[in-house]
Amino acid sequence: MSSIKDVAREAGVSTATVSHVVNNTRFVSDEVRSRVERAIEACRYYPNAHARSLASGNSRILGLVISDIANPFFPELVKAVETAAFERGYDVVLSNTNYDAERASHYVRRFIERKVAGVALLTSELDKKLIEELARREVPVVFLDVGEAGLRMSNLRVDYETGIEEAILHLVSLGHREISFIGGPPHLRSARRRLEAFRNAKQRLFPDAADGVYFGDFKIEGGRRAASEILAGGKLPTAVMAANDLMALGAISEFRAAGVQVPRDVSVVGFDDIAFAALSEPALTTVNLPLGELGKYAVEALMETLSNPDQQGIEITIPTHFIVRASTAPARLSPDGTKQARKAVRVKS
Amino acid sequence: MSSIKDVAREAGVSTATVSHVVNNTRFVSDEVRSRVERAIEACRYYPNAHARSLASGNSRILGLVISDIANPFFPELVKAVETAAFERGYDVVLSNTNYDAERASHYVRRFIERKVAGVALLTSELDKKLIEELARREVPVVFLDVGEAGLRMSNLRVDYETGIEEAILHLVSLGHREISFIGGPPHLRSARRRLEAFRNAKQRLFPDAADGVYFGDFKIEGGRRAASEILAGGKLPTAVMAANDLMALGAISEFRAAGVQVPRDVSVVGFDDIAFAALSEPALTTVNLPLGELGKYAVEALMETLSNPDQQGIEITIPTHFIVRASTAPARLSPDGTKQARKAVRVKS
DNA sequence: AGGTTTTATTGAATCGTTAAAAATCTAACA
DNA sequence: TGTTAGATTTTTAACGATTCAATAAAACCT
Repeated sequence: MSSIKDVAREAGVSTATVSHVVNNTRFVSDEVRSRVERAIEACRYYPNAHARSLASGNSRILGLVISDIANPFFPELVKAVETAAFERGYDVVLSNTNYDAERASHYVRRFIERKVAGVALLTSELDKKLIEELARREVPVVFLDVGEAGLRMSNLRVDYETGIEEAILHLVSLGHREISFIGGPPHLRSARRRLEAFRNAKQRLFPDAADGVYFGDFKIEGGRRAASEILAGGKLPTAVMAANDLMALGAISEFRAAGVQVPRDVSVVGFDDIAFAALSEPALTTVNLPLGELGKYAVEALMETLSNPDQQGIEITIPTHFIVRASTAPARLSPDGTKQARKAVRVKS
Repeated sequence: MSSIKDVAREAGVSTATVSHVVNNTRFVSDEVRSRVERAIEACRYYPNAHARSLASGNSRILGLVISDIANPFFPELVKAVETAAFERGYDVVLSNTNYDAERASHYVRRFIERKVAGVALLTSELDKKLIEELARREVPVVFLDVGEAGLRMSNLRVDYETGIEEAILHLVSLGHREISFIGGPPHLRSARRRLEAFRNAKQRLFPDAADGVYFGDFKIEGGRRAASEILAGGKLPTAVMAANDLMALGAISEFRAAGVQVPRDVSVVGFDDIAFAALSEPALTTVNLPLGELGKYAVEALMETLSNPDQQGIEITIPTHFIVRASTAPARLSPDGTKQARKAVRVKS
């Protein structure tokens, strides 16, 4: 197809002038400008992005690394990042790591080769080496909930504490005293942060309550397994909080299958407030993490570093807030009270 | 950072040799090769993808256009596309149109500028002009369910008929005779194809049944609205099929809110088999559309055209199959029989 | 040994743009 | 009328690879 040279010839000007018309980077007289514009039309000229990036050293691509787009936590986040990037004229290259650090490395390497303008590492599994490499290549980076901001590295810090504390206070106000927690895989930082927030809040209220922590995989199945461990453990807690909605939903499904009704027999609270939380039966009481905001801020942080290279990245705190729906209810009376879990009814799934 | 020249100097060879080592594109003696490899390490050389694309005219980027990543139909599709692309060394640029044709055009234009190796247009809102432009620029394209394959244009044709027919036969075998349909927005081709498949199957079985078609927006809310129209219509059908799971779920939620129980009072069937279909309460009976396959084939079709440019694209048929879960049950007796819808109980949402 | 192949490597053009420096043109001023 | 400052446009050199034609060296024949 036709290049800038063809356009220049057609318009009877130099390629520099065409470039300036296309990019609005210098004044060009009206007469010449319109001649160039006509030539662009005539040649159906589309600038070649690679040549452009090569010459200017700036690609207008953002790399987005997430763990698993099929996990309902991510789509809204991706959407927000994509929207914010689009508005600023950036394209987003999506990297789905599948929780595989090696794949993440591979992608980051490709990002560097593509000279991406910035990388949003919105995932937990990432390697020190990777980050060093990004730093060495002077690529702006924004993390989710990982360490402090650094040179050209911003951080989105989720305020887990507030939402989780609100959730626990809500449960306490409903009379719950035995609250278990289903955590995520402990090797993921976000899982650790959530668990920590839970423990802190619980410790404050019940300094000597049992720990009651189980672990899942952040997926539905993990929630199911954790719930069946809880069921097997004998004495049922009156409430269960899960580190994410998926596990909460899995737990509810397992409880139901065992004839334990939610919220009558046990209250369940989730975290994230994914789209389906409002639609499940019962609608899930949970903590809202504003994924849209998160995505928007991720891009903003990157843009910030782009306009101030050689500077410290920024630190943004993302608020969370508690949302009451239908999966929590007043605690059932204690085991020796009158109300007990009814006889188990197997519900076919 | 260091370029191929630095590596060449360091290794005492020409840039051509370095290039051949990096790309394995010609034989290089072991001695020279290892010298080059050592130099690459020493310089921490990462090839510049833009220079590469410019020189070779091939970008190893795939453009993926979808309507809305937040619609649970898409994540799995995106994941499959991304995975297949990754395996072949391609990066995926994600374009979320938000059902906006103009935004789609904008993106396609960018794709052309980036000289993408191919575009997967897995969405319904697309403009004739766009497609002409892609054809003119000789970009391989794969469509979802749009027209025939053409020069460098492949088509993934979903076999809606089979799955929908199975669904209807299932309903009929349960004694259902009045089956309504909640269609998608009629301006979307996929919505029309689904509706058509439904009408054909129904016509065949009940040549003179009432049409009973309502329209939604492919989202939960549209399902709710359609359900309330159905409720307002007086005589309730014994079964409702929706053009996608989201609307089926919305309809169930609306029915429940009105005290109409699913599947006792009305059976509901969805389409797509999104991840949450299995998890909803009741678990949704639906038609499975293998999104993973679809994504995989999309990339395969593109690769096919890449290795045979100047040829007709390929046509792939994607099968669908019916899945029974818990949202369908034998038809309740006709309105003048003994069993009637119980008194309406408002359920708080 | 002389000529012909084969093998391994290099030199230089090229891809399509940007951007810094140079050139040209215009109008104003003394 | 010559000089000059300012405005506009052109020239030219990167940017960092790939790739083809050319060359040098080694191997193979009679």
